[in-house]
Amino acid sequence: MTPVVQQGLPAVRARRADAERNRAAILEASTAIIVEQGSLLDVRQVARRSGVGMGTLYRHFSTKEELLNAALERLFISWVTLAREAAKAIDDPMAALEDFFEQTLVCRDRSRALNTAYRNSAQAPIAECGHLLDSVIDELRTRAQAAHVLRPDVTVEDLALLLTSLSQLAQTTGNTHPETWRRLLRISLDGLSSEHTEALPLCRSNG
Amino acid sequence: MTPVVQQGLPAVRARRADAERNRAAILEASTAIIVEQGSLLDVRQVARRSGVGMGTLYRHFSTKEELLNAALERLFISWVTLAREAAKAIDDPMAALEDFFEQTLVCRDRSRALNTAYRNSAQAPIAECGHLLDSVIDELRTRAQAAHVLRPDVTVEDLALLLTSLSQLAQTTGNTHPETWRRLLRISLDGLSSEHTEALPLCRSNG
DNA sequence: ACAGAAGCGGAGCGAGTGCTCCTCTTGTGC
DNA sequence: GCACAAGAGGAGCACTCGCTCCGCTTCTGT
Repeated sequence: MTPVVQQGLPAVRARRADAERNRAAILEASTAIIVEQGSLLDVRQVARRSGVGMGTLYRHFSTKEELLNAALERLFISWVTLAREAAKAIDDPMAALEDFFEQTLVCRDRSRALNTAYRNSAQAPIAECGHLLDSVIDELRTRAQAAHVLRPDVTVEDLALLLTSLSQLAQTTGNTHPETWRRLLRISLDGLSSEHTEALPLCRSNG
Repeated sequence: MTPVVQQGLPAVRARRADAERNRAAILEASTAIIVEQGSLLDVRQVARRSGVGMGTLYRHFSTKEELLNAALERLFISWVTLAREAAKAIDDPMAALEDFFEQTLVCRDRSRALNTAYRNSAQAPIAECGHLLDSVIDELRTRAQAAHVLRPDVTVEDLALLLTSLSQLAQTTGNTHPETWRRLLRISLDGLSSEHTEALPLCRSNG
C-alpha cells in the first residue's frame, strides 16, 4: 500500500509517440472488426486494417486473446456506463429495467461484446466487466423490488442470465427473425412482475 | 407420383455389406462425438473412432457438412419423437408444454443438436427437422390456447425461439451455473400464462 | 547532429484441418 | 473358385491462422 517511487531514475521510459499511435490504431481496428463481424477476429486482418505489421501488433498485445479482451473491455465499459445513466434517468423502476434490457439488445455490437465476454468468462479483465454489469443490474433490481413491482426472489444472476440469453437469441436470429426478441422480452418481463408469487426453483448458490 | 420401376435391370446395385457397416459406424461415431464435444467435429477423429480410413469416410459423405447434417438429423428426430409422445401423455396442457421444454433442456446433447440445427438453418435436411419441431410445438400451443391457459397471441415461432434461447443458455452456462435455466424457464412460463392479456409487440410475419 | 534504444514490418514457421488421389483389398454374382 | 467392380485406407496437398524472428527504420535525449 506504500506509494510507488516517482523520483529517482525513471525505471521505464515512456512509450514512444509513434508506438502509442500504433497501439491506438490496432485497438481501434479490432473494435471496428468486432462490431462488424463478431469476435472471431483474424490477426492479419487487424494488422492490415490498422496499417501495421504483424510484429508491431504482437509487440503491443502479446497474444490474440489479450488483444480481444482489451477491445471487448473497451466496448463493454463504454456501453455499460451509458446504459446505467439512461436507466437512472427513468423514474418508474420497472420501466428502467425494461429500458436497460432494450438498450442492450437493440445494438448488435453491444450484445456481441456481452456474449463474447460471458463466453470467455474467467478472464481477468472480462470478469471485472461482469462485476460492473452486475452492479448496474443490482441497482435496477433493488429499486424494483423495493417498489414491490419485481418478483421478490429474483436475483441479479437471474437477470444477468436473462440478458445473456436474449442477447444470444438476438444475435443468432438477427437475420432470420429481426426484432422477434422483443416479444420474448415482453413475455419474460411479464413473468418477472410481482404478481407472480410462486417461488422460483432453487439452484446451487441461490438463497 | 408414378411408382419407381422395380423390375428390369437393377439400375444401381445395392451397397455392399461391409460398406453398409462402415457407413453405420461412421454415423455412430459422429453422433457420439457430437454428444460429447459439440458439433465442431474433426473428420480425422471421426475416421479414427469408427475404425475407418479418410477415403472411406469421404466415400460415404462427400463433405464434412453432409456428415454433420446426417448425424444431427438422427439425433434430432429421435428426441423430437420421444418428446412428442411424452407430452401427449400429459393431460394438463400447460404441464405438457412445461414438460416438453424441460425434457429438451435437461439433456445437453438434445439442446446441442437443437442449437446447431438452428444455427446451420436453411440446410435441406435440417430445415425439415425444424418443421417437425414446429409441428410438435404447434400441437402443444393449440391445446393450451384452446384451454385458455396460454396467452392467446403467442405463436409457434415465439415458443420455438424461447426454446432455442433457453437451450443456448443451458449450453453456455452449463458449467458455471448448472440448472439455473430452470429459474428462467419458470419465469418465462409465468410470462406465457393467460393472465397476461396485454398484446405482445408485433414483428414482421406475426399476425 | 548523433548514438542507440525502441519500434517496425512481413516473410515464414508450425500446427491444424478439410479433402483428394491412387494403390491395394475384398465382397459379390456367376 | 474366379473376375472384377466396389470399396478401403492413409499419405499428402492446399489452405488457414496464430505467432516468431531478425534485419531495417525512426524517434528521442543530449
